[in-house]
Amino acid sequence: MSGIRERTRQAVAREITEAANALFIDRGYEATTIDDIATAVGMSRRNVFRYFPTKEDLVLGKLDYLVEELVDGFRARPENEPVWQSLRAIFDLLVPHIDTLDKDFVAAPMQRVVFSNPNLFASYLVKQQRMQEVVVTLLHERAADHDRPYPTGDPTPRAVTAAAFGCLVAAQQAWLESGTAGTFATALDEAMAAVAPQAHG
Amino acid sequence: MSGIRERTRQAVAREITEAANALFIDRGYEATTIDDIATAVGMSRRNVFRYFPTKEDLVLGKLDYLVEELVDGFRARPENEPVWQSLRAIFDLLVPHIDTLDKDFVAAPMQRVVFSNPNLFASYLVKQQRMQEVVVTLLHERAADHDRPYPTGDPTPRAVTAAAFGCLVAAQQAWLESGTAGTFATALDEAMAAVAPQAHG
DNA sequence: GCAATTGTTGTCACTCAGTGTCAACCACGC
DNA sequence: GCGTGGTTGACACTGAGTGACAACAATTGC
Repeated sequence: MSGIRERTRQAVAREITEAANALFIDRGYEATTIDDIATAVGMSRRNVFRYFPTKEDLVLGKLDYLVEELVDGFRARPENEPVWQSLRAIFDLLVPHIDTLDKDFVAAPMQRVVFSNPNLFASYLVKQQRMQEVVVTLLHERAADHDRPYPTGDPTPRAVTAAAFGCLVAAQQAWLESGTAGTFATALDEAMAAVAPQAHG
Repeated sequence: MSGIRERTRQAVAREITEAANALFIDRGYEATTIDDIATAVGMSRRNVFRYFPTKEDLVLGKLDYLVEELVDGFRARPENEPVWQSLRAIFDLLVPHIDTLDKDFVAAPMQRVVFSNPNLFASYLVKQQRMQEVVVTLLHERAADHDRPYPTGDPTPRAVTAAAFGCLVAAQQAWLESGTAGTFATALDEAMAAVAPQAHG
C-alpha cells in the first residue's frame, strides 16, 4: 500500500484540479472544455475522466468525503444538546473549506464560479441534499436513543435539517455578496439565529 | 393574436410533454432519448428542442410561470402578518400542483421521476432557488415598507426563506415516501410547524 | 385576390460531455 | 526475470444541445 502508484495518482489528481480551477476562474466554467484541461496538464482527454467521473467533480468532488466528517462530528455532540445547536456545531467543520486564508485567490473565486453556474450550483445543492439525508438518519438515531423516535412519515427531522442547510447556503450567498466582509462563521451565526426553530427535539 | 399559430403551438407543446411524461414514467428519464420522444409524436428531434430548450424543461418547464403567482400571492398577504405565516400561505398556491386529484396516475409518478433522478432533482432545486431569490426581494420590500429595512449583508431574509423552502422539499419527500398518505398540505403544515422560527419579522 | 413577411419544420453538420474497448506500458509481488 | 494488475493513449461511439439553410404555411398589407 501507499506505493508510487497511490502517490502519483494523488499528485496527478491535484495537478488536474489545479489546472482546471485556474482555467475555470480565468475564462469561466462553460467556456473551458475537458480538452483544454487535458492539454493544459499534457494528457489525453480520456484520462481526465479516469480521475474525475464528471466535469462537475473537478470542482465539487472534494465535497463527498466531508459527509463522514459530519457524521463523526454529530456523533461527538452531547446526546441531549438541542438539535439546532448540534447542527450549528457540525457546520463548523465546513467553515474552513469556505472561509480559508487564501480566500481571495482561490476559495472565494471558485465559490463564485459555483454560485454563478447553474449546472455547478445544481450539483452543489444535490450534494448538500445527500448530506441532509445522512443527517436525517442521525436525527432518527438520536431520537430513538431517547426513546422518543419520530413517527413514521413525520417530516420533522427532514424539515429541521433542510432549514439548517438552507441557512448554510443563505449565509454563504450573503457572505459572498458582501465581498466576503467579516468572517463566514458570523454570517452563519446570524442566519441560524434568525431561524432558530422552537422545536429543539 | 391568438390565431392558428398560437393554438397549434400550445397544442403541440402539450402533445410533446404528454408523450414525454408517458415515456419517462414507463421506461425512465435517462433511458428515454429526445429521439424517442420525437418519433413518438412524429416530428424531428430538432423540433422538440424548438419547443423545450432542454430535456429537463420537458418535466420542469411549467414551474417557471409559478414564480409570478407566488409574487402576487405574497403581495396579497396582510402587511403585518408574520413572515413564516405568509410563506406558509403562498405555498398553498403550489399545493394543487403537487397533490392533484389524478395524483396516482401522473403527478406522483412524475414527482418520483424528479426525486429519483439526480439531474432532474438538481434542476428542481435550482428552480426553487430562483423562487427564493424573488421571495427574498419581497421580504426586503415589506421590511422597507415598515421602515425596518434589513441591514445590507444581513443573511436573515435569505435564511428564513431558505428554511421555508427547505420545509417544502422535506414535506414533499416525506409525503412521497409515505406513499402519498394523507394530504400534502398537512405534511407541509407539520414540516413548517416543526421549524417555526422565533424571528417572525 | 396576391405579394412580401414572418413563423414552423426538416435536414445536415457540428461541439462537447461521457462511455466502452483494446493494445501498449509500467509498477509490483514472487 | 516474469506474470499480474493498474495506468495510459487512441479510437469509436451515444446523446444533449446549437447553428445554418431551404421548403413550406400562416399572416399582414395592399
